[in-house]
Amino acid sequence: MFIVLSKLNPDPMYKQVKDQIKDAISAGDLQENEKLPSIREMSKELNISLITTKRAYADLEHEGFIYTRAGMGSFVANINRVDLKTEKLVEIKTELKKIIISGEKLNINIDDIVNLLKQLEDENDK
Amino acid sequence: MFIVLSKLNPDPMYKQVKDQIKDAISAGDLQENEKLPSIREMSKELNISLITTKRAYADLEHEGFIYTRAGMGSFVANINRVDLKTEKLVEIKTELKKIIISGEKLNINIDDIVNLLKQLEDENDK
Amino acid sequence: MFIVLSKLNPDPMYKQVKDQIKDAISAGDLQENEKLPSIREMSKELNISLITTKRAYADLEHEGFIYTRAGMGSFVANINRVDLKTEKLVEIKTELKKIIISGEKLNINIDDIVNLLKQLEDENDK
Amino acid sequence: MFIVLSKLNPDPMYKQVKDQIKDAISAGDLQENEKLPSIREMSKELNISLITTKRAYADLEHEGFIYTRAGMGSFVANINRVDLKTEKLVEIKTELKKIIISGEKLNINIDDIVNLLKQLEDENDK
DNA sequence: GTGGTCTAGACCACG
DNA sequence: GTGGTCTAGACCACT
Repeated sequence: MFIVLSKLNPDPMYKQVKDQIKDAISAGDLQENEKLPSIREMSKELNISLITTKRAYADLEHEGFIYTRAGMGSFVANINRVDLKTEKLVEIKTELKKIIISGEKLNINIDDIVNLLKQLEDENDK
Repeated sequence: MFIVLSKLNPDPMYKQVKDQIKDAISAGDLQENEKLPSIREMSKELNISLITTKRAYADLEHEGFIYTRAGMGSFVANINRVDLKTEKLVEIKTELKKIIISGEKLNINIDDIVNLLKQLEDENDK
Repeated sequence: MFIVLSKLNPDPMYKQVKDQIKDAISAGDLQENEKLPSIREMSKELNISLITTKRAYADLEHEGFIYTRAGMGSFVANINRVDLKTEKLVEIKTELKKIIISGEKLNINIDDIVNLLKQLEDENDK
Repeated sequence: MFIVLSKLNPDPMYKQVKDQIKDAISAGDLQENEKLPSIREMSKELNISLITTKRAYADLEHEGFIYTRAGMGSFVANINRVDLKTEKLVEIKTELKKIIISGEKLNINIDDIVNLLKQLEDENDK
């Protein structure tokens, strides 16, 4: 597993760790019941404090992505990937709603936003 | 000018004040060179600390939305509204890029996002 | 608010704090949007580490019982008390199911358990 | 004897082993003075560490369910099954007391709990 | 070795 | 003053 921490990223380190593990699980890069690196290993590898990694793992367990057994380590939980996608779509919709509202005052409408998306699509195709 | 502060909003106080003044200026509710309430008046009206209002005004000045004259108060700056819109579009584009990347791992593509926008458009039309 | 920590209680301290605050909120002893003691105050009062109190407050926020604003403190969230009761009943039902299963092998049936409850009711009436 | 261990079960391994042996004894599946598998056999069969099995057997001996003879192995102790049932009832009563207290603040009374038990009885009859 | 809890102390953003 | 993050270091239960 490749986790990259950046000081430029405004997110706190524990969140960067958490999000990247979450992504790996969501993408299926980590299989169900697969063992994660121990908190100590991960801390060394990322050169961060034990506590920071612990925080990331604890959050992941709380959110149901992993389960942890004292003395054994942490493992990927059984997750319904369909739910993950639906949840993400709801999350994105909320984000989009915020964007629309923030643009309203400047006469930016939904078509303008769709156009930006098309632009991004084209840029990616290059 | 109506500013509404909410403890439930996760944004810090100074940002809520700043954003709402910025919106009022962007929307043209505050005209160029119009005088803003003094920092003291604003603090009293919103029942918040002087420091908080000061921080909001300072940020707005730094971002070029207002200018301040010692002993006279703060005033709406001369702003090119076209620039404002262009800036906002760039900002939105950056946000959209983040959203696209966050959805990629779950096979959410740009069309899915466009669909969400259409949904939001329909919901607004009701 | 009266919080009692006991070393005899096998629950870790942060959980004892969390549960007692949760109870106070559930019971309505703490009103919605009422300010809780700051983490620092609470730590001093209970004579425990700042971190332990922090852990309790963080859990409570995560579970939706309180909301926290940096620089302002922690406040009781808006909670639907009916939901709380329903949730608790589900939780109790799960506990009872475990008890029934644990007693099956020894020919302890549901009537036996109901009898124990009646006993407890009588004892309380004294 | 069938022992099933699950990583998903939050109980530690040694406790899962202990509880299932205890159940088998309580239910009479293991007769008095019957020989248990050796610690080594059990460890291999369950694919767990020797230490974990040792801990389970030690606890069982301490609780009086088995006795161990050096060089000969472990055997089911002579147990008064009536005592077992009485003990279990006391244990359940303690659990019920906790449940009642935990529900009091939300106006959940003993009748509510009895109702839950009736529900569980009906569900089991299906 | 594993994670879980508790501790002390630092720096930062916010009010 | 408030909470948020990161740090180091200890002791415990479990494998």
